[in-house]
Amino acid sequence: MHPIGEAARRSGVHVETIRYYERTGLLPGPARSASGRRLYDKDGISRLRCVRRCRGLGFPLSEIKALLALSIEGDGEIHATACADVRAIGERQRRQVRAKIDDLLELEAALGMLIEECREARGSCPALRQLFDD
Amino acid sequence: MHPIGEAARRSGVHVETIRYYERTGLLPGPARSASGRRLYDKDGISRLRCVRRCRGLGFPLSEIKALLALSIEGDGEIHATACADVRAIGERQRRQVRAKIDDLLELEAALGMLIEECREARGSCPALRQLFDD
DNA sequence: CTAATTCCTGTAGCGGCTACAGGATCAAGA
DNA sequence: TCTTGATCCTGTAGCCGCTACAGGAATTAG
Repeated sequence: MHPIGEAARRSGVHVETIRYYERTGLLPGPARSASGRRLYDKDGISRLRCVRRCRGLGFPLSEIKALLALSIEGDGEIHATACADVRAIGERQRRQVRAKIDDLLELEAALGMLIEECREARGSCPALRQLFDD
Repeated sequence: MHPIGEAARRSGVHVETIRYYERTGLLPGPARSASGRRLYDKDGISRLRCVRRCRGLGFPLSEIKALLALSIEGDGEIHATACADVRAIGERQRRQVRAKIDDLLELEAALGMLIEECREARGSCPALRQLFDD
């Protein structure tokens, strides 16, 4: 059983973030010591690492909550129950990432044009003019 | 001189957002009617449109503030003063957009792998296992 | 003159943290 | 044993860029 600081070190999730996850109901409150300090077991730390990986993949906390709900823990192991559901969440996430990429690509192109015009400019700044003109 | 609702309609910036911009100091407070209602002139509405375009290009409000500061208004016209500065801000923004795109592309690939493994799976969900395994 | 609309200020919420303040408790060294 | 410093606790407020109220005042249309 590890205190929160060590759980943070082992999982890579900041102490304040762990407490935040607990506060918002993403994670169950762990066991407590006699004096009220949080104590994490192996599974608790695994769950933290899982959340961290999911965050790294861009999942919002609400989706991660759903993912965690699809898992069942027993004798120190964590199993998936409904693989199709997991995949569906992953695919939704991927679609959203793709949409954001497309948005940003357009944006990059628009910025590029703005800058390019600006580079070739003589006289007053065309970029600003373009931003301002009606 | 137009009230805020019409300024919103003409600029495409929501009423509450206009007030928010003013509150945070992004925009100067406009003239007021005798009863205290905001009144926007042509330049005020141009500025709103400019902010909207910049937001559309992903500029954070802080950068937009800098961009607005680079402009000088006189007799209903708005001119750039330092084109190089404008371009620098634009280029910084483009770099950040590019960095985000690269991040998201990696992310998309990682998600794709996760989903692909999941699709070929037999037995317990490999995606969830991968997310959980130490 | 009334009723609907618009406007005002002020405050709180979203997501996902981060950063305190102010106190309790614990572990290691002298 | 005492002390020091690290760690922990709760609670609150801040970040960004809005959005959504509440509760009231003013304007406008019929």
